[in-house]
Amino acid sequence: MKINSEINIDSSYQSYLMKKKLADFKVGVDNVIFSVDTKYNRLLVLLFQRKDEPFRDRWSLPGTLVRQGESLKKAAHRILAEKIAVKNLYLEQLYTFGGPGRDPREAPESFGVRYLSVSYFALVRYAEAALIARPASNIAWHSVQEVPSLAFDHNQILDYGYHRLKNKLEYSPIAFEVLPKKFTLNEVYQLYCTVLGENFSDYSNFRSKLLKLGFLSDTGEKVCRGAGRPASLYRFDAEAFAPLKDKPLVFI
Amino acid sequence: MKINSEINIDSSYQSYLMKKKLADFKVGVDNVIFSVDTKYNRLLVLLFQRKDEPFRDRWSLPGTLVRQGESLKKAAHRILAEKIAVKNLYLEQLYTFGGPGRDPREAPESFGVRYLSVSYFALVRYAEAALIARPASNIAWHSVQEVPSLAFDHNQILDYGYHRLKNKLEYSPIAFEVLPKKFTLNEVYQLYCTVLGENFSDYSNFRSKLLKLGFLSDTGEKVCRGAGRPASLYRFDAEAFAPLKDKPLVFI
DNA sequence: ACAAAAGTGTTTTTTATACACCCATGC
DNA sequence: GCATGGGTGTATAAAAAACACTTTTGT
Repeated sequence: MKINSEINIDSSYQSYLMKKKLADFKVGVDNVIFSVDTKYNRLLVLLFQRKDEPFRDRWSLPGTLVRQGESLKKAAHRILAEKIAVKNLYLEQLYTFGGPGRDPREAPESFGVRYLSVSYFALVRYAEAALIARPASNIAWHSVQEVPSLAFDHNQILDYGYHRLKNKLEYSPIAFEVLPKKFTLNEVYQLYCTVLGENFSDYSNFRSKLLKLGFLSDTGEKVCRGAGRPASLYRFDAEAFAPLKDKPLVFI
Repeated sequence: MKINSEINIDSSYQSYLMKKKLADFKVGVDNVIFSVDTKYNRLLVLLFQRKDEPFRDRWSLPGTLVRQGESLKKAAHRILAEKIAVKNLYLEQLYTFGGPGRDPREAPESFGVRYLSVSYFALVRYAEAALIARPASNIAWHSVQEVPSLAFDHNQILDYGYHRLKNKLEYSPIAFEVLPKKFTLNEVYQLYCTVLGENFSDYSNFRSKLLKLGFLSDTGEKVCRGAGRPASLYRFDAEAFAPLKDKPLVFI
């Protein structure tokens, strides 16, 4: 962690006093939680409706302030667990927004406590994500295509998270952390289509490319989805993927 | 910014009191400042030798604590400007390290002020980067291949920055922010070789790929580097690049 | 003339794209 | 039987990789 370099650079106490005062911070964590509704092919983001000023009644990203002894990641997990119950998820740090004046309660002239936001990006399995409805609370999935105007700079954070989601999907196997243990190739394809748009690739080409990578293994089991030929169930083979890690893979 | 969601979720003051206390933070900015010595084909990182405990005499990334009214980016620029004088640079946020216990002065049991580090990643033009030698200060370029054991978790931050540098070089035109206004294609190639390693691409293929992208224009000027045919000087054409922005470009 | 560095072109291999077509099931 | 979704193969185009060759300078 960065230490008091003021002192490091110039250890005279006098010149230290001449320097400007350090800012005091509270650190918040805001989560951009995505999910894919494979039934209706919608990309969803979890939003929370504020109860208090500022931005009363506005929707915002679910967030919390970091507690004593709590790591950033732990805080991200805590707020996530407060809103939804989910077993499988992918979570990574997104970006840190920390300029003065992000929070309207912090007047431009006042140099009191500043609120810094470390944003996290998560992808959860829709089918198993049960919303935790609390009394007097309001939490809901919103289609990413039609999000309202959010509190603070949360629209900006959401955009950045959406951008990251698309990138991650193309370059790393996060889809398989959110799909069921056993899945059909068409389910993978639907997920990619929903996030990246219809025209990202032809299904049969997507298929062969994905299989050629060699980390999906056919379980032999078949599953019928209404009419049509039964589909094979595949599973993600972590061992076969291991050597590919850190390599510039492209999945589409 | 994330607001006191404790209050949002459950506005009863009583249950608020039952929640754990919030952590108080000082926020530091640590810079991973890279430079390429094209003469000796070395990738360099700027390090600062600590004067005080903890980690006295150890090398560390140059950093500072954020002051009142100062944005994170501004703090990153300030510490950079304190160590080197440079006109052209590329700077972007890297990652935020904020777990408890990063700083040895913060005992695991003590829940006092916590030090959070927002790291920034910079690439500067070596030839024009003049180190600012201060009395009783120690600042120097180190080859990335042979960095010593750094203070705090700075080796980890450096690794992450190096990783980002390699990615950025492949996917965005940051090299041209650090090359002189007019440059030869071989200079670009040398820079890429130094950062990515010798075997990333054949020179003539690199050449044609880069030129085919269409945002380098031949100034017509020639320059002689000792023996051999004179090389053309090219310049980066920002207008020609503009439409390519936000597209998945590959430069190698 | 010849070495050295710049720059061009050609051949081979691999990968991407766009389809056409066969397979297995429900109705 | 035929519509529906699953799965395979092929023909073409484009891009990557390897490398041979020409051009222009200094010595």
